[in-house]
Amino acid sequence: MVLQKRLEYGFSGYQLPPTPRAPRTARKRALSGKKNEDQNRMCAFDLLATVAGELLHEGDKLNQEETIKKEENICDNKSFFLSEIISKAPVSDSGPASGITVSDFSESVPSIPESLENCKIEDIQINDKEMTNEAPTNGKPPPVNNNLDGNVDVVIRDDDENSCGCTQNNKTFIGDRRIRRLLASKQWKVGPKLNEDVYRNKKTFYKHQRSIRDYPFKKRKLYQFDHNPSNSLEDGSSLGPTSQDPAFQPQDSHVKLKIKSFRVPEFFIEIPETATVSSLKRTVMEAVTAIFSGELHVGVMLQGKRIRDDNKTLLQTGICHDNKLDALGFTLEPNKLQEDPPPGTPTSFTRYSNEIVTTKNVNESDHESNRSGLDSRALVAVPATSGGGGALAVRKSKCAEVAQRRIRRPFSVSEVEALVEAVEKLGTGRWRDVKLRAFDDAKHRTYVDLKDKWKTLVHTARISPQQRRGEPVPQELLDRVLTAHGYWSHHQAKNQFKHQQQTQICRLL
DNA sequence: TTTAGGG
DNA sequence: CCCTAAA
Repeated sequence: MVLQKRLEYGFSGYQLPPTPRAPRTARKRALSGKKNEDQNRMCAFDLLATVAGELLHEGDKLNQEETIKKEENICDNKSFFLSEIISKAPVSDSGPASGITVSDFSESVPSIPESLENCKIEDIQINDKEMTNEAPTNGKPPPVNNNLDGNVDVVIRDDDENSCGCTQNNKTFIGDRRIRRLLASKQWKVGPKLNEDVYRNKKTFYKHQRSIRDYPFKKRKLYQFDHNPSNSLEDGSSLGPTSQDPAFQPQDSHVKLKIKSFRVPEFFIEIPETATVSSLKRTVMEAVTAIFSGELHVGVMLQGKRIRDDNKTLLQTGICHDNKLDALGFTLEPNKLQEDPPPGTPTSFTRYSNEIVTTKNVNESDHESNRSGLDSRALVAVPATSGGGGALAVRKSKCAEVAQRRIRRPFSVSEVEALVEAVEKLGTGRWRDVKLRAFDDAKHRTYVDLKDKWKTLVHTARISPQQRRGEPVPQELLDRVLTAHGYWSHHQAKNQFKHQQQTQICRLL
């Protein structure tokens, strides 16, 4: 609702903070939400180092050195993210964010088909192809953090905003290798009920999207359109045009796309330790499949803009142009546009952007020497220029450069109104106060964000309505923006001085 | 940490 | 949104 409001500018409209402000260092860290972010940006290397450390502690004397060596290699050029699985405390401790929960089937432990029974532990690997040769040689299984009821809660997640895997909330993130060890250490049995529950809980699962986070499936294959599509689901080659594509000609240049980092929402699985590994695999697969085949669809972004016309050829969209390959990205989005979430509600869906790698595949004859000296197939990781953030541009050679750009979260009209109202009252130089006053509960809105938004609002208000983009802001609000901006830019210095004075006085008293 | 501005 | 000099 937009309230028609008459402003009375002047000092009477200026509002002092409710209480004298303590020295900055002592102020409440209301904006500390972000302070852990950097820590969260632990790179794969760190993760793997942690894994290695854990393995050491767990007394796996057998392949200790080899293990470490392997883990390190992973982080080398051939590096990619391994599955992260958390062995964590009972569900009751896991808070409200329990997504898929498969449980309570210890009572029904049907016989397992032999073919499944014989599944090897390493089959659980999702994408760690380079390690599949490893046999599960676990003489002594590592300790597992079990539920009291004998269930093992397996959580796959990539926690929080920009992290790529780390230790957080007392949950241990462990690598794929550990997974196998962990799994091998327990005999898990599970029956058909498991899958039923997965589907039964599908609704519940999506209801918990708020808690869903990204889970990186790093793929390292180079996908070509003319690949055998038989394994398309696995290797992503289905992304390419097929022979049915009218634009497809034998002579066509092909574009090679590689999904470097595929993300699926975080999900939770609870499974008894008596379940089999194959059951676990099925469960994970069910969940992942549901994610991809259900509520999500793929969006294609090019240079930050969404490609809406599905019928255009890659050539027409410009995807094939060398200079634009840097800016191609995919997003996973909900099929149906969700209603505007209330301010502060994370729109987790839009976060599922993929970091992809593209290369131009010129015709064999074409000179591949453009990249002077470099293999033209050299992979370049690019940010997923999705409607919302992707990974920062990263050269794949460096493990550390995995920091992600925050997701883009357009301000809703109601947020804009709250911002305008706060600025009207507080002025344009007290963004921390604006934050506290109007966005205290919106963790993802920092005072810098608010300042930035105000900046764009002023700009928006000044340009013609035709040039504006995004969700239209009511003209009434824009008028207020200009009015307030004009007023405060004129009075800022004076009032700021006044404010400082009063603060000083309060401090002295 | 917060502000202020450029990128 | 990011980055960062300055305060």
